[in-house]
Amino acid sequence: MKKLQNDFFEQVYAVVRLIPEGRVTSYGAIARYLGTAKSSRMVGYAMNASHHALPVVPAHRVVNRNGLLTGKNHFITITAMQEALESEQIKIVNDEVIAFKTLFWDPNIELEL
DNA sequence: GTAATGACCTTGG
DNA sequence: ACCAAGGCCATTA
Repeated sequence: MKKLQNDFFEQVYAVVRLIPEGRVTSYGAIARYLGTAKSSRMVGYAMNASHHALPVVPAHRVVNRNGLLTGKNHFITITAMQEALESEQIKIVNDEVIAFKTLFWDPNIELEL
């Protein structure tokens, strides 16, 4: 343990923490930005470990490609994610981000290497 | 040690 | 356009 995945996790956390307030992104976008486009699943796993990660990672701003709050179940409470997003003026209906396409924040585009 | 699962995405039919 | 399968890699059983 304590290997490269730690760095990978840190990179994921770093990108997630860079997400502007009121914006959302997808696992694939982050994965692609890190160069691990095919390991998008690991990004989600990283999020799972983000709970004990410091500083606090705004995992609620990370949703799947569908804009669906797939990881709400993994939060402290299933409503925590939605409330957190709503707290940032992001409307959530049926566990889905409204205007997700508009609020979508792609590190590959916004950060643009 | 092997097998199955998972906060997903891309490609093929 | 919709449905099915594959891939990727770490964690858990």
